[in-house]
Amino acid sequence: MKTRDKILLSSLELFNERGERNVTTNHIAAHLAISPGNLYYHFRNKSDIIYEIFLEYEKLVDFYLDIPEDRAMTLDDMTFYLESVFDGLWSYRFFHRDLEYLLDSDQRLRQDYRDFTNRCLASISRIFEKLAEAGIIEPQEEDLRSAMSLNVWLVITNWMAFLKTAHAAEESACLTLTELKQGIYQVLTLEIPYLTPAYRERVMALREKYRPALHDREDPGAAACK
Amino acid sequence: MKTRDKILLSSLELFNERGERNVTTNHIAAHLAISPGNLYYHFRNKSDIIYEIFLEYEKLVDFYLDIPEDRAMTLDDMTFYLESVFDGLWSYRFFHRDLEYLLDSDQRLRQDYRDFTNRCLASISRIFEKLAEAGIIEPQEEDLRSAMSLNVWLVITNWMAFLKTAHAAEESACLTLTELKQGIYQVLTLEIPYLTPAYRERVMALREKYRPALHDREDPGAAACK
DNA sequence: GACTCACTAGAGTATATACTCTAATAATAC
DNA sequence: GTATTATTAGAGTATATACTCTAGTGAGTC
Repeated sequence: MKTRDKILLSSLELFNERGERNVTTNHIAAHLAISPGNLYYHFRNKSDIIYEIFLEYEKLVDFYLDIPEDRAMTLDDMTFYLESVFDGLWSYRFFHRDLEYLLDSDQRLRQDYRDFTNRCLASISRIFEKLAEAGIIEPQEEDLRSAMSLNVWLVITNWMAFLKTAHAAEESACLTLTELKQGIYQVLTLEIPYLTPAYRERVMALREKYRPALHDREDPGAAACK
Repeated sequence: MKTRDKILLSSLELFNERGERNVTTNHIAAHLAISPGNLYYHFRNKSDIIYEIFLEYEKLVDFYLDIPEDRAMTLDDMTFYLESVFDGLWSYRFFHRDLEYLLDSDQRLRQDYRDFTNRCLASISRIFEKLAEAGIIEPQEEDLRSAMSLNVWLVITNWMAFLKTAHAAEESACLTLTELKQGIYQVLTLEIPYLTPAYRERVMALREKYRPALHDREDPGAAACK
């Protein structure tokens, strides 16, 4: 593997693990057993590394959220979207953590992220539209649909931050992909009132699969670590 | 005013304005025209300053979210809770921005914030319960109510971060309290499906007051700065 | 074998950051 | 007044951080 790619991979790994703020270019170089000079041969600065990682993330999510327009949407599609988005969120979880600082220090990223958000919101809204077309949820006016999409976005993008703070008593390493996906339970909660009678039971059953284990709620401190 | 209090006040101001990460203890001292030594006479370290600010924030929100148990809840109460919580969020807005890092570097804060979150979630859930008792929303099972409360919490605590990133093309100084309160529109969106017929119109009218101006959605870049 | 060029090592630098130390001054207690 | 305590200034320090500079190495080309 090329050094440049190794730098990106290691950076992502370290960022996710320790948070971007706690990872210096020297750490990255040391982790790869290369010299800082070598790192700076491949990237002008730390921001450039982060920007490239963002581009990967963006590409991944854009790929996941590509809505096929030639056929109706199914419940499986919806599940796939939710699962995929949370997968992506997990793989690039450092990103939303330090988002504001990152955007403050990189113009390009700021603009690109803004466009990215708008694309995601449009996709979520389109998904709602197609779910209505498929008779899974009741159709809603555009106004409400876009406000709902925004709420979905807020829940999705901040679910992990919530988990981290709720689990704050333990090691951060305790966070697992499974727990992260309990966010799906929260997203489906938003949909409940809009479900059609025909699909209500099926979606509720789906939601049940992601329900957080009881002890997570009543005594988060006692949760066992993986 | 005592130096100690001035330090807390200036710190909060600078943190809110530039983000905790971009504000050093030397900046704070310089801003107050006192020496760094003076600052460190009053506080052992930066974390201590942040912790004290958190205690103020916590006190404020706890005060706001004190639910009177001796009478029924009104729509005005609900409005008050929403307005107050967003006021608090605005006054201590640096806090949620760098939350994860802050919790990572301060044990006390981690534990206290966790308890704080749980208290807030309980309060939100209690508000829903009392809104149902007052006939404003339909009563819900506890399960659903707590999932809804969590969604409300996610929307509230992350509304500002969203605004910041959505407005990312402009100066961050553009963010106003008014815009922040459009978060109330989003929270009320969550309630819509649960409103009783008796109150539906009134709540929808209330929600309308917080609706974001059209241009904010369609062309955020063109929004005029205060 | 000379040359190029992508790549790498590693020492080095300017600056910043959190924090300390000493000495002095103002406020208060007795 | 004197002693004590609270407060402040300001120079200083150890460390970290992002990044630079110079001097290469090794693989391929002609």
